[in-house]
Amino acid sequence: MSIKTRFAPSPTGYLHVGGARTALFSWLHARKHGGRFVLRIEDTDLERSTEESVNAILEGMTWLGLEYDEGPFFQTHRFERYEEVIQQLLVDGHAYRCNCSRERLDELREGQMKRKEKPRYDSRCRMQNVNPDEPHVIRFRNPVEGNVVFDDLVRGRVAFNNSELDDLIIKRTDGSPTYNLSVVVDDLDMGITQVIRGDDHLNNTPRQMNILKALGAETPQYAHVPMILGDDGARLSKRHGAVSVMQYREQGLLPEALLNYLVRLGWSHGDQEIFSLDEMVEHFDLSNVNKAPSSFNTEKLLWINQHYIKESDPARVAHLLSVHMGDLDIDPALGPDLVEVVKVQRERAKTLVELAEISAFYYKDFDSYNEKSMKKAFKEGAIAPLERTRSALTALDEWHPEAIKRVLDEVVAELEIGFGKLGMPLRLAITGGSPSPDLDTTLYLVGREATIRRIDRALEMIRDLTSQV
RNA sequence: GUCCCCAUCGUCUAGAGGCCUAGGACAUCGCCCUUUCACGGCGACGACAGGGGUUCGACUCCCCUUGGGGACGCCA
Repeated sequence: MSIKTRFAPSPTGYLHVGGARTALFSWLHARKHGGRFVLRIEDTDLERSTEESVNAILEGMTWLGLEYDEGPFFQTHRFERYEEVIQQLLVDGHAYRCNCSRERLDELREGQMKRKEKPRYDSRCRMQNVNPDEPHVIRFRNPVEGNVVFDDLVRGRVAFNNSELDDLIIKRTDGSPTYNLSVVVDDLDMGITQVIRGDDHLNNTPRQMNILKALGAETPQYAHVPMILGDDGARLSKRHGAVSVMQYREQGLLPEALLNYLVRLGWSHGDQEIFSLDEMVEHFDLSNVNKAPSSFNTEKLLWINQHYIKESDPARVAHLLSVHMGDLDIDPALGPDLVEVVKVQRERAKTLVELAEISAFYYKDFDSYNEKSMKKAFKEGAIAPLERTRSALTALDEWHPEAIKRVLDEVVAELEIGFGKLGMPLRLAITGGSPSPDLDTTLYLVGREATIRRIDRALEMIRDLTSQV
């Protein structure tokens, strides 16, 4: 039988990192085994599902490059089919109508909690004949005895006692099917072979298997992956900063970096840290997925991101970077080739946002100098070297890094000073204090006109500062 | 509360009974490189939750305790 996996988010919010990792694992499992990957939107909760969330999820999947072979399917489009199955269960005696009021259920739960029992439905309507014309829900008749055992692909053997399970609602008063019913029907109809999902669904599994059994169907294999916790070890929530996948794009993360970080969270292949997509597909195996939850660590994510900024094709990085340059009101077309700038700046930034910030000076004059550097570099002694450099650069025939380097070396030699005496003030004059590469490369990319202009501006500033004292 | 699950450095993890004086990565701290900032190189710090078994031998197997997470909805 060929492999088929699915990712089945409910559209009640954006795509978060936990969901993204579950999707990644499912996607990898399908790809590794030459199977198919399905995207299914679980929108049976009409109250909370929004189209906005659907779009956010699709957008996130696209950005990450987790393309699906089938779907997106929407459960709201399949209500007829669910109804068919519910009727079938009813006819076969695997389900029954229940007219217990919400008030009665609340009271029941309260009493049980008080008596320190596990809250559950007491099966009051199980043997009753509820009139189909009055308001009612439909419950699944869960087996009373025996147990449900299955071999979870990451957990190993898991067993539940049927006596712990109650008769769950499969159809609401308003006629809509509930999660546990629709999931079972969909996974069955779509031929899902491995259900890979979050740990929080482990408890639902025996119920779903019982429904499947009542339908006379085979059960798929299950793989429950542990949750991802926040930086502080508590459950990941909106409070823990950027948990939305799209927020990471805004912050200048590369999708391959997030994917790489996520795949190593709860899974490993020896000591390897960096995985290309192909390597992930080659090595990924559910049996190597950890059982314990893991904490999300932004520092490491940023390290991986820096790695990919450094190693990826500069043209691609430049392309992605241009958006962030635009956010700074910079049009990269109006200055040095952005690809060249990326090549010389990329090991200095952890995100594209940072890369844009430290590269802004190539395209526009900065507002102010770095305070600390200014105190150190803008002293009386800097005036002569800067003036000398200014005139030498003005007279330079060709604007090349090699020629610029020669000029700087000559000035230093003539004045018999260390390189720092010229280097520090000159760098500050040109960059304002931004991280930058060799001075000759920096000046070359900034261009002669801006270089001269900025030296003049610096000289003015230094004279200002020194006369005050 | 009841049921289920989990447990190696601060964090992600390697470890399938002797290969472990517990390895790697991020972070942190040194040193080197250095025209700033980085990159890079070298090094330091740092963990088997506790207690019982099993075994010639336990990080590895079993039990208990503790701690953490999840489920207990006419949410998914």
